[in-house]
Amino acid sequence: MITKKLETLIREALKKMGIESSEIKLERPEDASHGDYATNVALACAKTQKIAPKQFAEKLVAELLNAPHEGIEKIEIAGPGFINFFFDDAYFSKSLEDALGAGDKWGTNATLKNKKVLVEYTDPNILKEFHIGHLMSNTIGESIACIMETTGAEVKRACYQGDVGMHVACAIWGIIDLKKDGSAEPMNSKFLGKAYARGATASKENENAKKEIIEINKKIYTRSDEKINKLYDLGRQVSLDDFEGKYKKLGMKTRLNGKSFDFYFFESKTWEFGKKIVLDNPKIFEKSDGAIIYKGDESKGLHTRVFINSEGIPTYEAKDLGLSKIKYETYPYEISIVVTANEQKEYFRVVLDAMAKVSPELAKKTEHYSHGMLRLPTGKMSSRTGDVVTAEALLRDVKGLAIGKIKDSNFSSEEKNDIAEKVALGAIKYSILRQSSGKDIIFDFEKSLSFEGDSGPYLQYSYARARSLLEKASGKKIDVTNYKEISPLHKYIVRFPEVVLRAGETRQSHYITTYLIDLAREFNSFYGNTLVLDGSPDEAYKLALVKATSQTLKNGLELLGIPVPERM
RNA sequence: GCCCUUGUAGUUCAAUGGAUAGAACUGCGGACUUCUAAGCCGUCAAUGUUGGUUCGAUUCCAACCGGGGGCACCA
Repeated sequence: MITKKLETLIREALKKMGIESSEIKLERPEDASHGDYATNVALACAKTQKIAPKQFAEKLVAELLNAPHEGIEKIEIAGPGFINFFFDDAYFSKSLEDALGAGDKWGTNATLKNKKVLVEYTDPNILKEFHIGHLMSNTIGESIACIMETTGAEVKRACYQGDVGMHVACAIWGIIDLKKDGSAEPMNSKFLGKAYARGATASKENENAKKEIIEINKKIYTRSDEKINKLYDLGRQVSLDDFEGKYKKLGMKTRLNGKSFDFYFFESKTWEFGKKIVLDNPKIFEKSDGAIIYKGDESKGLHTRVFINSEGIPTYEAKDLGLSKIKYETYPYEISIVVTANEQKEYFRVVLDAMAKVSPELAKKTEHYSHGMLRLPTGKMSSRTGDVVTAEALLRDVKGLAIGKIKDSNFSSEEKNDIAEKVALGAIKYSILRQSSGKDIIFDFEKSLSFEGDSGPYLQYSYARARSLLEKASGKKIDVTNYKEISPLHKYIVRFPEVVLRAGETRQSHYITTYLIDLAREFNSFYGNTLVLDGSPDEAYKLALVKATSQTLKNGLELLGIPVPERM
């Protein structure tokens, strides 16, 4: 990639001047008159060299021009001492050719070639609603997984599900209680959500119920009660099947195992491993008030957490230790990424700290990626009170809006439905992925979802527009060199690989969304101000731009997990 | 109380310590009866407060003010 080349070029030049520079910073100037790339090394080095930045820059530029510098047309010094690089036309033609030649591979790199990467995300708990929080985790995790694939890594997707624990016991209690009332319904996800809410509320408000739920919890772990086993097994299966349907709806691809994730891990499997790890390490985990805890180092801002409760049941903490072990045995990864909402951030720091003592090699490979939460204007959602927006309801409502936007009567109702589904997913996923991680999204249905401007549908529309144009031009010649001058759109297209690279290194999807929206704007501006099919000499060049734009938009949208309709 | 996180136009978001803080929505104003108007062009409008570090701070540090999250047997 050109950045690496430039970096070495500068590093070598500095070396000749007797300077070892650890970091060469290159940036894309916003203003085109500042070149295609700029560096501030002159400003950074000037002080230690005790020389004015501009003078230093002049010396450096002379040195740079001495070395072979293919692809660079000119180098300028500007402002307080920036060095601006301008690429030559040959470079741009070549890059555009690369884009067209690479097709679906356009934008990829080899930074993690053949490395094994595991990404865990979504993590819904059985017997509870699949709400917009899970949708957020799924959207972000899926995008990170796709982005990691561009690095050449072998990526596997994992979903970790809480199929034992107090929440499950609450739901089972709720089912039994609803049956007593005579208000039992067929076992489906909606009924299970209701049952959970019933049990969770009872455990908070009613001491007796709480005791019963604790008993049920134990019985689930030990599988000692036939009646409860039956309810549990049925509920669990209904829940899991229901989730699988949701993943499909969210646009996840089918993996080799015929499902949406490569691996499914369950708390009912991790707890034994976790418990063993804790009990085997009495020096790390200590007894306190009948429970076994891990004392976090307060000077590092860590707090103390219970790993095995006084009933002898491992908590989520211990299970997570067990999970890391099972994961590694299943798939010996170089990098393990866990995606959760940031309410688990502090929790994870403690678990990772404990893991660093138990199995340091795994802790080193584990990254916790925490994202903000999807919040309602009214505040936090609660499945206990039933104050949740399910992913399904949201998708349905947004799809309804999207259908209303389709004007073209050329589409059959089947096509309309398909387009609306894709646009709805585009709108929702984009609104989640457009911002840098960590911040909450206040989810106001009216305001958060846009079909115009800075939105997913804008990207999809731009793509469909480009495709339509290419269809009209089918059979016509495409040529990357026959231009009057290099267009800004051209310069923008060829940046794609470095954006993908950065997104991969930082595991941040929003670099992709930001880039794509700028690209689409550049394209629409071009489209609005230029007639492409005009029979002029540079028509072939303009078509090359349209084709490269459509390829870039497509590849980019796929990294976001956003469907790419051919027409809309 | 302690820890983490966050504060940018009226609103929702950008900005690897750099050059004139960039978009979208909203408002206001345009063009086009030519390849998809979910589009294009123009315009109004912002870095919570006070200090510090730096040639240069939205970005780093400190304090304060406001939002969110976490802090022992939930996940």
